[in-house]
Amino acid sequence: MPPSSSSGSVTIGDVAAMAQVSTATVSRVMNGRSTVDPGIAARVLAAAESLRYAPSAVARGLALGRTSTVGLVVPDLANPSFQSALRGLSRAAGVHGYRVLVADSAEDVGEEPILATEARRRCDALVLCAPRMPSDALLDLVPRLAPVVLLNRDVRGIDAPLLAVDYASGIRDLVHHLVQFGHRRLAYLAGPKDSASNAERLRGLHGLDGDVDLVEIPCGARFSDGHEAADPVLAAGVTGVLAFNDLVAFGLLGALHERNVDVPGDLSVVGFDDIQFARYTTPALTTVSAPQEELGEQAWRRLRSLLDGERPEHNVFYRPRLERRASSGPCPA
Amino acid sequence: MPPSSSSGSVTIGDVAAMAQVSTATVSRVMNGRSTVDPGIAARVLAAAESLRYAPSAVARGLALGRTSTVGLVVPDLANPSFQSALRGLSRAAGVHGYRVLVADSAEDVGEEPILATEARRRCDALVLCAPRMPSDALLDLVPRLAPVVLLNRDVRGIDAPLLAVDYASGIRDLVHHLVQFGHRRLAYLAGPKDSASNAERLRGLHGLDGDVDLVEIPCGARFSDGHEAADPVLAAGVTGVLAFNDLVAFGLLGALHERNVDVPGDLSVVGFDDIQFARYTTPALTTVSAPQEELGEQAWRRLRSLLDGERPEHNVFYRPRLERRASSGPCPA
DNA sequence: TTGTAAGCGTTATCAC
DNA sequence: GTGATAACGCTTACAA
Repeated sequence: MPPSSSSGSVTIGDVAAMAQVSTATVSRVMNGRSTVDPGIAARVLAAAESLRYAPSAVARGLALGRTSTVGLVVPDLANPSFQSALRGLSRAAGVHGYRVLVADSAEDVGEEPILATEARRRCDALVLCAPRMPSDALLDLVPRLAPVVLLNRDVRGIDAPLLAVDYASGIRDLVHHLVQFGHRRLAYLAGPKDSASNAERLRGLHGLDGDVDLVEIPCGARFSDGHEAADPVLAAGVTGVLAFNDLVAFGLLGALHERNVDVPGDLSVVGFDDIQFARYTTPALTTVSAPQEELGEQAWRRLRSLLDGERPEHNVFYRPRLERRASSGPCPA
Repeated sequence: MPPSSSSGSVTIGDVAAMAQVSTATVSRVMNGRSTVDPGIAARVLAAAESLRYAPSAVARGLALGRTSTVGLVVPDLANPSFQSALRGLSRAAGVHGYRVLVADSAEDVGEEPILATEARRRCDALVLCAPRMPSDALLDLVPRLAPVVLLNRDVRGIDAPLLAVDYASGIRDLVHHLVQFGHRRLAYLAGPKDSASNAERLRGLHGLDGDVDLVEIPCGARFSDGHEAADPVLAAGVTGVLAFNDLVAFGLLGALHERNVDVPGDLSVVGFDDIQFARYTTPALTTVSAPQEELGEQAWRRLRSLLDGERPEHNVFYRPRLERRASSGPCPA
């Protein structure tokens, strides 16, 4: 049965006409609002069913001033960390009838403010993950985005809930782990130069015990970066390597394997993040775990408070937890 | 400068008032529509800027009958295949100003029709990935979801564009690969019993050459399933194992390593999908590659055609490509 | 309990 | 070139 109205899809008016009631009543029935005569309600439901009526979310959104959608802005959907955060956010929000709109900036930092603003317009709130955006750009942008929560980006003066991994602490734990194994000459495969999470790791690396010798090797955040870093690493004459993240560590492990370097016999390698795959490689990767999915969930909680006009919970810094696996071991004699 | 209207955010009316023009003119300026007097346009822009005006996407959506949003329904955001599809879709759609709304059914097949319907309402179109939904449910659901494109689900009688990986062909290539290495006794670690992609693989496995002996071992689609399958695999007395997917293969490899089983010396293991990590494990995983990101991109092209009232391009079946790596080798004597 | 009608913020069709 | 004004589809006082 085609809709009576001329428009492409059936509207509340079509249902009202068929059930011989006003649109207000249909609206009430569809939303289980107030008290509606059971007989009429049944008639409306029947009409809606036979017409295959589905309320327009857009019209509802306009009338209610609420879209039940939150946005997530990330620099790269291929990164397992952001995937985890997305999943946590999506599942938590879904419980409350909210959906997530994703915006992938494809690492284009310059476009991020526009992207975020545009994404924000379509949603009720935003989760912003922008590790590369300059602090002053964030300072300018974030207030316009409210309600918004930040992921892994601690900028003094920004008034938005923050959920973050304590990168500095994590990297220190990894250093400590290697030192306990007797390592003294270490290399750090640095992440993107302009990334805040790299800066945090570097901060954790500063002022180490005097007996640790650390060399920083420019690298990146991806498999291929780690893979290409093998020669510089070997040239550096170190016995332990801290990779920017697990991806980089995997890339390095692959290249070392090709060169017949024994891990951890000749060289210990540790990662960062504890992505799903870290425990299943050979050797399994020693790393620190960062609960990105939990960050996504907690981001939803903050968002929800903000949307409800409540005071959001405290900001949280997750202390990464050392996951001792097979890729690290005693310093070779 | 606070908005003059009583509402929480600044509207087109506020801008019009400030620039002393009608809302129609503001709208025209904001959309670069028709010809507007340069002087007036400048005034409007200035007012918009100083008021920090951002058009309401919801109101635009209602007026235009278009949200510039497409939905993606997947059973599990933790699965790398769906992540890739999401990324491909998101990036392709983003080029045209469309965003992606994700709906993760958390493997709850029963909820999928509701979820998909609800997601569809908020969008202009949908990409549906539902490997576990029964065919008749799909036949009933898909027509109500139009415009919609299906991923990896070939159901006779459904009139929607389809992009799919030819699982049957892929698994046969893997068998052939192992046979060439001299293997005759093989095991297949089956995926979820009710999944269409598992059924397709089984279809590819039927009617193999008579000299191949294949045993099917119930398993699953995740790491842990593969990990737990190690003992049944060893008990089966086979020399080659085809895992449902790469995740399962990794789980198995890990468990075999714990048991000191040499791969591929004692046992060859192959996966399916060629996820990002497959080449970086030790041993690197022999598998077949399925271009999930490409599926996402192509899904967008089909969606776009549908939205433009054009005839979408042909359905495509991607033939998986064998990726020979180190986890498979000659049959032990 | 039900209906009328006024928004919600934009766009688009007209006149001017 | 610009401005009223009627949609767009729904919700919600306010009346009845």
